[in-house]
Amino acid sequence: MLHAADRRRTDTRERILELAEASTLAKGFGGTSIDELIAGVGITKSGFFYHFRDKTELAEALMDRYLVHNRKVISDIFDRADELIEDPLHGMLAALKMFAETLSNIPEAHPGCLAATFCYQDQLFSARIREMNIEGMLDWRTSFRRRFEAIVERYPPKREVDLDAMADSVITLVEGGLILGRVHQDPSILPRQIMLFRDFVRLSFS
Amino acid sequence: MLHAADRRRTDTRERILELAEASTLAKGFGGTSIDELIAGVGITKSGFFYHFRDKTELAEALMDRYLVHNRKVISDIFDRADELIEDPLHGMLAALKMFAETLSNIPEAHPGCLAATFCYQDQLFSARIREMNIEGMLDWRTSFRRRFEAIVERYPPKREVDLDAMADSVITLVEGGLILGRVHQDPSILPRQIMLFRDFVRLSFS
DNA sequence: TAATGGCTGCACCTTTGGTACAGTCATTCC
DNA sequence: GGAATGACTGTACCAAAGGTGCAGCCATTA
Repeated sequence: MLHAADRRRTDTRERILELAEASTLAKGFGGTSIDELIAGVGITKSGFFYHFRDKTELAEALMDRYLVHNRKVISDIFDRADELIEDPLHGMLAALKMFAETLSNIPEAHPGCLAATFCYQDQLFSARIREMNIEGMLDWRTSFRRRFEAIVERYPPKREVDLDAMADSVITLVEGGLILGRVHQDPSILPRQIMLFRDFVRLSFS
Repeated sequence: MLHAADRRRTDTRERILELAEASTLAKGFGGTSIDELIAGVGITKSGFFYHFRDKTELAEALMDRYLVHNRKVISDIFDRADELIEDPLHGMLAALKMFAETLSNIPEAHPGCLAATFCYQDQLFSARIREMNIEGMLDWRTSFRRRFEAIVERYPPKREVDLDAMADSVITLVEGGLILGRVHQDPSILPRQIMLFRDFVRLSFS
């Protein structure tokens, strides 16, 4: 029988994922070999395939972690903004500023690029990976969309605004900003894009 | 002696590049095998390695084509805008609209994601590839930066604007928008992001 | 006619991502 | 205390992908 407190549980799987994530963010998933992972964790190949049926299952597990982390990042920021500010517009402005600050502090580690990495090789992976990728991006879209709707209600804009596009803007800037930041080796690019979008939000609803 | 009109010149190399580009955009560079390319072009492995020392040299050649295409896209649009409009702000607004239209028409084929593909695996490639990637992105930055400076001069904004970030916005949105468009299977996402940025530009300088 | 460009053909090598399966050792259940 | 189970190890073997090295061949060109 298997229950939560089973002492036989080891942290090997977790350690594989940890190392795989770091390596994937640094070198891409394709550049991360199983041999490298088992050497790093100190197990054998059989040990690896005991935990993951194949490399695709490892990718799925990484995406799973990413989705969890993703949701936490979004909700943490909006929860904090809601705690501090009642007004939807000013809450959004505060949230965007906090988000930009968060990105400044952990520029390399953001797993957003996991989505991009998998996106550009998705033919190689399972449909599961693609679905998870969509799911993660929909999390952003719906969270922002709902809040922009609240803003529009209280601050009707002069010109019509493409709310769907606006809701997608942040994740678009994150994905693009991570690429630019990486290419230019400049972690300030992404937070500055977010702050620029914040200016746009302020201008749009005032 | 080798000169331009050498009749022995074949188009094999060009055909390899053509096929490799299409395959890379569809499946990623890692997912594009040499065997697949030589089968498609109808040559042998030796034939491939006659043209390219290794797969990295193929990647470099693809990036080369991308840079050329990249510059043409930028200059075509701004040239046309300059032709029609003298005012820097309205020229920019027109250019952005034309760009969004262009993206709507050729959503799949835009090679921007070549940069992203290579970016997320750049440790595997030569320093050349990374330099070419930087070069391509600087093309965007400098082109836009110059034009935003002209706009600021004629239309001094009320609040201070981060011109560097603004100059990077379009390529950031392109890279991010290609990812979202790919994940959601929705080619309208990118052009709409560009149109949203256009709104921001209009609002910022009026 | 000789040289050269643009290949072909063949042999062989390494790395990576597996598959298959038997054995081991510590813990836990009864 | 013995059986079952979880978490592995070890060994052997396989195919695909990315090469390397080299000899040869054929059409064009100097």
